[in-house]
Amino acid sequence: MEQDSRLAGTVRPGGRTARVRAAVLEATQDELVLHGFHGLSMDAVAARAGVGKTTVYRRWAGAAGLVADLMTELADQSAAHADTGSIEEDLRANALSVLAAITDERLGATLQAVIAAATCDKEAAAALSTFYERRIREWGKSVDLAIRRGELPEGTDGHEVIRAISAPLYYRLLVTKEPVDKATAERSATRALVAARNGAFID
Amino acid sequence: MEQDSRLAGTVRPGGRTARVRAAVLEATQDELVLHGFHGLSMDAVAARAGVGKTTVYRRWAGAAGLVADLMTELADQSAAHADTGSIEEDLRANALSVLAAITDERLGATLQAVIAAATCDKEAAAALSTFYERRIREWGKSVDLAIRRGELPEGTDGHEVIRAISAPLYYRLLVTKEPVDKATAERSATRALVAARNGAFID
DNA sequence: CCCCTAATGGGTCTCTAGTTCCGTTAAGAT
DNA sequence: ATCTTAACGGAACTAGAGACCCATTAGGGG
Repeated sequence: MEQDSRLAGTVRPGGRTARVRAAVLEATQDELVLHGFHGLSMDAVAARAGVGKTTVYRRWAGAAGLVADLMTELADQSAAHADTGSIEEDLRANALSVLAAITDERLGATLQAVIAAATCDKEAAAALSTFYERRIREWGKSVDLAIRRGELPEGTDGHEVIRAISAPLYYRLLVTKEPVDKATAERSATRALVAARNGAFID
Repeated sequence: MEQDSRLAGTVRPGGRTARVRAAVLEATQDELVLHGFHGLSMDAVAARAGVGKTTVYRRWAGAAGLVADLMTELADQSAAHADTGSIEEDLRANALSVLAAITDERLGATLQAVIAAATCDKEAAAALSTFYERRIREWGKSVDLAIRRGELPEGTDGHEVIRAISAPLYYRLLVTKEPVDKATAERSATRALVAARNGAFID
């Protein structure tokens, strides 16, 4: 059942194959917005994509494989870290980019689907893990620059600061189901900053 | 399809009914540990519980209803907040109790299942939300006591402090899939405390 | 202790997700 | 332009989840 759910590795990656892949991933997102991961059926995805369901089953391992591939695709589009010259502004920008991601209808539904898939599927878990590892490493640079500018104490763990900003937003989204708005995001950034300035993120 | 998934409201809550309910919820947890929410089938639960599957379908709306009921059940067992006289110790105790919950095989699997179910099911989402609302309110008292003792500044939002402690642990568990250990939990408590002492949780 | 009926359980039926088979289409090499 | 074969798609098939019917069991009131 080990299919290469990436385009890379296909023997004939010409126009049709690429078109089918794009249509299927697009349709997957539409279905996720409508029915969530639990209600995602390969059949519906194939129909919406205007593609034979045999094709979908051949190229992807299952519903979890679909969302895992989608996540891998999105990982390549993730943005570079902010560099405004002020750590306060950079962290604020980070919090707002997380907010934008989880409140966007398509992206938010996709993220929740991957997270749901990751609770039971190894492939989805790996895709998710890779995505955030990359994101945390990227935005950690903002913290490193701030340390060099003297805005934050030497030894501050940048990756942990970035995690600390996202964590409360995902916690609300996934666990307590409280609404996540701009004020929540900004508070999260501020709190992480205060803790960091006071040396709470030194190893 | 509106079934009363609680014992309350049943006309004849005698020995057998209670036994069936207990056996089914017990079996549900076993199945969750083995196969996760995605692989939870009413059929398997009924078989493991030694109960007719008709009975399970009659009393619970579906797989999501089962885990929602399980969560409601667990909500009644949640522990009271710590009161050691030191906010540092109380918050540490809170972080460790979260750690214990998510690392326990049965409880952890159940929590992840409810969280997965909540991404697509309203009932599960409500059960989850209620559980954490109660927990946050309960442990928020530790913070209120600390304010009265002068350990934390006046106006500190206790509920937010408690959320700030749990958030990084759930973030790792659900999103980044990094391991969650004792050191992680203690750091989380410390960081929230540092931020709180410096007024980051004043409204 | 006996009766009434709420509650359970076995058996069956249906419907849909997922699988397989094989003919058809179109990349892309020569 | 033409040929080879990777990739696609329609259709039939299988399995398992969930719904339903009706006979059986056991609370709990009288």
